[in-house]
Amino acid sequence: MAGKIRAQLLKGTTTLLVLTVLRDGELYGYEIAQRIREKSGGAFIPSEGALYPALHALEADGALGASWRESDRGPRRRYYKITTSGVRMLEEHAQEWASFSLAMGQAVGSGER
Amino acid sequence: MAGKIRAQLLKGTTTLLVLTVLRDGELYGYEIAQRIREKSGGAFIPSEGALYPALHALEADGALGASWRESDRGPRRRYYKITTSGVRMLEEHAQEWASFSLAMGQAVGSGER
DNA sequence: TCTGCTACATCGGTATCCAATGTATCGATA
DNA sequence: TATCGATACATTGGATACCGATGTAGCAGA
Repeated sequence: MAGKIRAQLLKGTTTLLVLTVLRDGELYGYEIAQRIREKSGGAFIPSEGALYPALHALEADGALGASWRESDRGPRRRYYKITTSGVRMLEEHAQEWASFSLAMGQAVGSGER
Repeated sequence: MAGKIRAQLLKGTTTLLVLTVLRDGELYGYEIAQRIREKSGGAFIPSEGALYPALHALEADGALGASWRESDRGPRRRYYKITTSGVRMLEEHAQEWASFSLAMGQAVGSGER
């Protein structure tokens, strides 16, 4: 199954994707997943079992600030906001991804010309 | 540590890298690692703890054929050769990587165009 | 004899994915 | 008013696959 390959490729990218969509503004969990889906052209939709632990870890690391807010319809939401330290982490992850994908493209020969 | 990010990004890429270098000819384990290092411009050097299990799994899956041969200097070597099924697997992995990295570049906005 | 390089191999620890399951709120509808 | 579906957050167990450390072994040169 091709999905199994992707599941492995995805490792480590959730953090980068989350930080990326939060750079543009405050969002709550469910919305973060939808935003990632949009930005990736439908290619990525983080599962809840991946997203929420990632958000908790980022919050514990001080990369994100969070607060509960009521919703007019449906249950309350936890809004996340990127911190200064989170921006730094984002830059580091983005740089890491850039050099990584460059080297991969070079190695598998799909990036030539 | 930036290396921790990379360790996660690497997941799932070892198979693709191994199959890629073996497409160009028969190689033994140690040599496979060196070839990957060259092809990636020194960015990737699979650790032995990642490489050998990957080779065993690919052989068990029928993607690789293998045989022992003596060396003039040093210990014997296990040579690996890609099979027809392995070539198919390579194409699948390469395609998966291409669409994955494209979607990532799009999502993080690091301009792959 | 000791060191270093080659060469294959395995182990434990860690990180992080997915699928499944659970709790809860609210609007619509039967 | 009972049920259903969508939203929303959360945790759990199982699987995968990385790294570093460790082990075995052959051979060359100091």
